[in-house]
Amino acid sequence: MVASKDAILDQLRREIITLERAPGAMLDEASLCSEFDISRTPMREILRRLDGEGYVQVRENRGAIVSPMDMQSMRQFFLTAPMIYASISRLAAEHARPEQIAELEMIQSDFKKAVASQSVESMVYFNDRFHFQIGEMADNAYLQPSLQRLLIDHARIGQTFWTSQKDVETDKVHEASHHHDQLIAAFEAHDEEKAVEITLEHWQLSRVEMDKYIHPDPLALDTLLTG
Amino acid sequence: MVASKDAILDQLRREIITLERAPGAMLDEASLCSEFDISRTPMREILRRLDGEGYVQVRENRGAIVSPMDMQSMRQFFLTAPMIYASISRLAAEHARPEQIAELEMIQSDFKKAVASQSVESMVYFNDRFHFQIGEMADNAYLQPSLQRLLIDHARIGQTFWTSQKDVETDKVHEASHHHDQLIAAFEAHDEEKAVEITLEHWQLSRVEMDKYIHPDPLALDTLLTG
DNA sequence: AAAATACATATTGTATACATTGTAAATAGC
DNA sequence: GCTATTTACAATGTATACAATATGTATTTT
Repeated sequence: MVASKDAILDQLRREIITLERAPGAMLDEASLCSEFDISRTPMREILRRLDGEGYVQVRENRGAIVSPMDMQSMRQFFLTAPMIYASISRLAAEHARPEQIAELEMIQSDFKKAVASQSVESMVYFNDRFHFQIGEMADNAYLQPSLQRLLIDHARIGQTFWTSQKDVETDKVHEASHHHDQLIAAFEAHDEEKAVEITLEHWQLSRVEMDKYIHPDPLALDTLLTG
Repeated sequence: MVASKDAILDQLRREIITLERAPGAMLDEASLCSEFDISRTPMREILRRLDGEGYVQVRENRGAIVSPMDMQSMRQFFLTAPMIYASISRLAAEHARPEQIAELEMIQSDFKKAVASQSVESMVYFNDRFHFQIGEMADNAYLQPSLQRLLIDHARIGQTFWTSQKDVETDKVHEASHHHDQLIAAFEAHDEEKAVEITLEHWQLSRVEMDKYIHPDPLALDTLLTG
């Protein structure tokens, strides 16, 4: 039964970053228990663990909710992400071990499959996995927790943006995918400067798209007023 | 009984950062339960929470241990701390609210009392509380988790260093205390640059002391070989 | 004598019954 | 008719009994 606990953890993480469980949504213990067919004790431990990782918030005597996303935290997010991402990439380039790079290449291959099949959910999921693996490679226990929290909201914002598009903008996605390939090359070469450079380019790309969604173009006032 | 749970959490956090519970020490559920007089269920939740915060490591089927401190993580610590501390201080200067500064002043007053009474444990504890409060003021959910992990080991290294001294070096301690006062002033003035500057000075002071302990002067080889 | 296996014991993981707390609905008072 | 208080119910928190797992020791086998 220990495997099922890890499986449930992964499942809930995935449901949260893909917005299948909406920010702020209640996580009722009893419902979750019947849904995953385990008793309350291990489910409560799962919820506490997800709290520790930043996916949910457990409130004393008032149940758990999926971590909310407000405008205040969005500002913090855009401020903090580039610094942490760049630091993590530099450390990953320094410490990357061959088998870790191999794992990263596996994830990138899954990401490309998701792009090919136009599945937004899978794209977001494997992009998240890709950057999480870079965090593993950086091997820095002090930065890891912040990276993890950033990645949760990065995935959720990305999900929001891409789902709102009529068709997946293949240009942008392929550019992002190319960045991934370049990152892998930089890690293999232990080229720290290059890794940081690509990471910041990659971030700029994400940022432009995410900004567009969060600060949409103002309505065309002239037509409204004269039409 | 909900108050006792928070109290036990605080107690364990304090015991860990003051090295009363040594890094790597086993945390046996049954012993902790009888010690704090609660049943296993809430104690297990406390241990999971401490795991989420980085104080302990809960290992599947093999109990919990106080988070270990090895040389590998020390290197990461010295690399990461200045960046996070500086970022946090800048944000704290930007966002500091009057009542938060008042709280910071309270903690600093306790710190000064600890210095006066030459109590290393209290000094380390209130220094930790001081920097944690700055983290609160920064109000950045993405940096907070990394700061928290850094502060745990900062406190433990500090404890090791100061306890190894015959007498508390009052010069250095008073310099650190003065930095605290300067930081409070910078926060009140919302002077971000000043806050970062003092923080980096403060870090240099810690670093020199901690380095001295971690990389002690090599033994006087000449006397050994000729004596 | 050394190594491997099997068993005993101690410790962690899970299920469930009971206690406590928060929330909302219903009733009483204004 | 509206607000405040009480009360009932639904959800979370706790205790304890039982199950599964790990570890150390003793015995057996080579």
